[in-house]
Amino acid sequence: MNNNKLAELLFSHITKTPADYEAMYPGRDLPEGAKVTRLGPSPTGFIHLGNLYGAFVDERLAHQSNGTFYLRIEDTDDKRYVEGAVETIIDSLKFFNINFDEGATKEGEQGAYGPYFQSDRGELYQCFVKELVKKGEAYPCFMTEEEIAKVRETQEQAKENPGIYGKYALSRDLSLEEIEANIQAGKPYVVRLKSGGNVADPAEISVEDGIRGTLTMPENCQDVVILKATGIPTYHFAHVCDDHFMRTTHVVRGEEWLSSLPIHVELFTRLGFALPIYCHTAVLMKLDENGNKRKLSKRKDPELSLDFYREMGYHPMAVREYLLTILNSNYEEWRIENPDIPCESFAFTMEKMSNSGALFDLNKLNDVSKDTLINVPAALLMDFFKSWAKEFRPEIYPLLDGHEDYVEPILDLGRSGNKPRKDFICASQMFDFIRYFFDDYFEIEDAVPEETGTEEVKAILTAYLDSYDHSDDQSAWFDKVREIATTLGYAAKPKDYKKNPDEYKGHVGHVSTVIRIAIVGRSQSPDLWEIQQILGETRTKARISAFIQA
RNA sequence: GUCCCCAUGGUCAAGUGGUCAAGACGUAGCCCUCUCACGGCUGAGUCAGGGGUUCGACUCCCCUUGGGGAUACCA
Repeated sequence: MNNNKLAELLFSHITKTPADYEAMYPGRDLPEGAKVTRLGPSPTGFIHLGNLYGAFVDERLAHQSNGTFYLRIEDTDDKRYVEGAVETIIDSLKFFNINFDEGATKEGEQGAYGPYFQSDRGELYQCFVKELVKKGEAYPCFMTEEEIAKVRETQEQAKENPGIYGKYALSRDLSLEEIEANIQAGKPYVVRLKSGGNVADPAEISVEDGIRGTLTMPENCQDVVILKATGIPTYHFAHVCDDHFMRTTHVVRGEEWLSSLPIHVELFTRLGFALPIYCHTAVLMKLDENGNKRKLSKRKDPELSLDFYREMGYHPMAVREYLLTILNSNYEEWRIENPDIPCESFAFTMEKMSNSGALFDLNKLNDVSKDTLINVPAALLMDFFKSWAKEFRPEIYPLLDGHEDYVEPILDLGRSGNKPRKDFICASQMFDFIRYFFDDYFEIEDAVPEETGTEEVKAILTAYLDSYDHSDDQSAWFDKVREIATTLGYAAKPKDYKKNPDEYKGHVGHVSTVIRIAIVGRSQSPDLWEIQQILGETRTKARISAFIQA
């Protein structure tokens, strides 16, 4: 059969040659060792933690080596396109400080290796499909859905591998005349790779993975679809063409791609392209209802969408820190030794990446978050808190905006010194933690301790109010509390009370708890004296009076 | 079913033939202390099972088991 004739029959409109594209996209002019990575999301919906996890690897690899990190939109599946998804992807990643050097942007495309939307690259793909057809390594396939289903059924019964290959590839050896007739008849067709794999006895191939080391697997034997009936390539084919011509050096992707690696290897080989370095990352997992690990899915796990973290008010730096701790096992120790320097200074390596899927651990994130926020200066924390409130809690925003002088010290309360408080995890929790500072949100939440009883409360608070002097320093203030305690028959020190519980009604801690409840509404809080200083004399006294009257 | 990947405490993990099997989160107790946090100390808790190889296996090989993924004109 005349392959050139077939190629012209199928792709008469393609006039460019492979050499044209090689010239159009020359190798990148980058320093030695620079890595070129890419993120290739499909614009199907919302990006989740797993995507961010992978994006970090790409970003670090590229930027650590003075390379290039670009965004390519893989929109070859027209059925799944969601409006506005590209903007969402860019914004979400930007929020977490993942920035691209080239590719799709909100303002259009940037860079010399575009177009960066696969849907705009049809001509390039078809040129290379045509090339394969010319070499007799690809062919049009007219099999109908019914025929394919029937083949699968036969294969299942015979316990053979499913798929279109060898004798099951019904269109593999059609003559030019038959093909012409089919096309004349308007029959739809896809283009399949004519796999060179040995069906009966597949050879073993091995690939060096950047993360996993040597991978060995059987060669591909499947006549996979490379061009759909619509003329759009499948992911497999687009990946190979794009990563070659965009001069990607490292392909970072989830381990779910491992099993299609042989297909990609065959395609690279047949096209005469050099293989990039594949880096197959472990996938983030979560525990399902049955206690099994499960891959994070954006449909089933909305709480793990990036928006969840934004809504909860996790600081982007905290999420970064957490991801880095699970991405590189030596990061945590590095961080303990270097608490104050940016995470970009850490030497990220593929070797330190785990091969097994990590379970997402909210506990750990919270802990990392506390340590991260302690290093965020109050003014910046204020900004972060405000912008979170503006977007997610507009009703509290007016309490913050314009009241920075009041709120900032609240956020900074107890954070100085060598044993700083680590109260804050995320913005929503922050607000809950400090809301008693705002009269509209102040309420009595806890009961007074048994030791004082309700009758004693009045006596304590009246004495407290009488002796209250807003200008007292912290120790003078607490001396007075002790005095009230002893006068009323409470031990000045908890230890005294523990030694002789019968001699006292309780201890100074019980007395100060009463005061604390009156002022903050809760039995637990940071240092009361500092809280009073922030609240101011008027508000402090008013709350005590109100509690006495209640 | 077939193919591929993975396997150290509840979680994340160090470990590459000889270790009392690091560390972090969580958890229990204690200390500090007016509460809570912070910090400090102490404890409980792990090499999935079975065969080999070896003087010696968490470490190397095989099998089993378990988990994950792929098996699309989705990516």
